[in-house]
Amino acid sequence: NPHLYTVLKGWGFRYKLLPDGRRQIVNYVMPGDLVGLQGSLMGEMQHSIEALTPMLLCVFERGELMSLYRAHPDLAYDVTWLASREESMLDENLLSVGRRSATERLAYLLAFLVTRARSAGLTGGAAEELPITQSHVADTLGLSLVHTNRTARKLAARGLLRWRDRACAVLDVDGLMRHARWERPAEGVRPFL
Amino acid sequence: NPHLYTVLKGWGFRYKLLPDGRRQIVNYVMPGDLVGLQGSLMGEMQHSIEALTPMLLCVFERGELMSLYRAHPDLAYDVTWLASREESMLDENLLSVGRRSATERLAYLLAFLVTRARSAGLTGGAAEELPITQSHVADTLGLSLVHTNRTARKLAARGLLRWRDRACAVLDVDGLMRHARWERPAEGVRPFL
DNA sequence: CGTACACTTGAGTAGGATCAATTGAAGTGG
DNA sequence: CCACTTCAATTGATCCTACTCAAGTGTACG
Repeated sequence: NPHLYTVLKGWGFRYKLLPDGRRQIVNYVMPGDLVGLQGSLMGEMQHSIEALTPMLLCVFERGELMSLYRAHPDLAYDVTWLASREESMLDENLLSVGRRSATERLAYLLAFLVTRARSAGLTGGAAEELPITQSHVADTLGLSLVHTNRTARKLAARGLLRWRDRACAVLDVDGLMRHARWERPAEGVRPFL
Repeated sequence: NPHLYTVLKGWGFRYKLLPDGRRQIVNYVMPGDLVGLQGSLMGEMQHSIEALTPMLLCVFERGELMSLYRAHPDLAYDVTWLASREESMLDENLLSVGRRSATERLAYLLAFLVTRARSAGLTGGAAEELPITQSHVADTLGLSLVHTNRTARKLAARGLLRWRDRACAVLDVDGLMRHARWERPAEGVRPFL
């Protein structure tokens, strides 16, 4: 439905499907993210969303967006900031899927998710415990489930991660970043709506 | 440099590099597009831009953006609209690179570019003549140059395209869309800044 | 003319896909 | 409480898509 939401609690993901069922997860959503902007602006969303954990959302009425832009230009600016951040995450994911090897891709994805979780305010063990299954990872990286598993096992053998209880425990973020050849950009002041 | 531009004429592309030189083209820019929004909002751009043909740009001063948001909420809305459209194009490209076969990817990319060129106001043969080389295509699709060439030859043999003069002539857009299993979403009213 | 770049083609290889089967944990219903 | 199903993770074996290496052609340009 064409509403705009702010995520207050929980994890989810955005994905697209091909007619024959192939699925591509394009990004994850977590607290502080804006969901449904495309639908609000352009009439219909070109992707679907699914929850990974129970989520708590704050609803904006679809029509309110224009009046918010008139009444609160600084909030409008923040909305655009968040859209722009989403764009740069997608750029990074595209680089990963297009040009990194399977191992690098997995390492990048996990480091990326932990970094985002921390910046979303999750602290301690909560940020390093990702509520995703290997099929989510496969459909994010553009790999088969089997190969994703083998790749994960390799990184697990090196002590970088551990899979248990349909969640992934990230043990060494810096190690993963090195594997992925990822230089995390410094995130400036980040608006929370 | 951290300015904001509107493209008036010409084609270009946005790309990212890995430390060892691997390149991923994340999207193309053409007339009517906004360039440099990330830099204006978040301080630094996480990608580079290169021109494919001579380009004519209209410059916005970087600091003006906030005052534009205060003075012209409807323009601010249009800026967000364009950012949101960029996001949905990136989603689509990610689906393509992650889940389509080489042939499907190439077919999708060409159909996508022609569709965009038309919606940017290029008419007649100009829209079907794409000013890109096969290495651009390779770095967009996440394929090697050699395999891109072989894939292109296959589609050329079926009469869907023709390569000449470091440009690609698209002969049958509908055929390409069918090959790619791409259902082009209807684009609503589109703002030009 | 010589160099550079875009495109092309052949041959051999490898990274990842597919097919198939097993284990274990978590419901679910009788 | 136990058969039955389902779903996540795992592993082996085989196949194929796409990569790498290598060489050759044509065109543009200094």
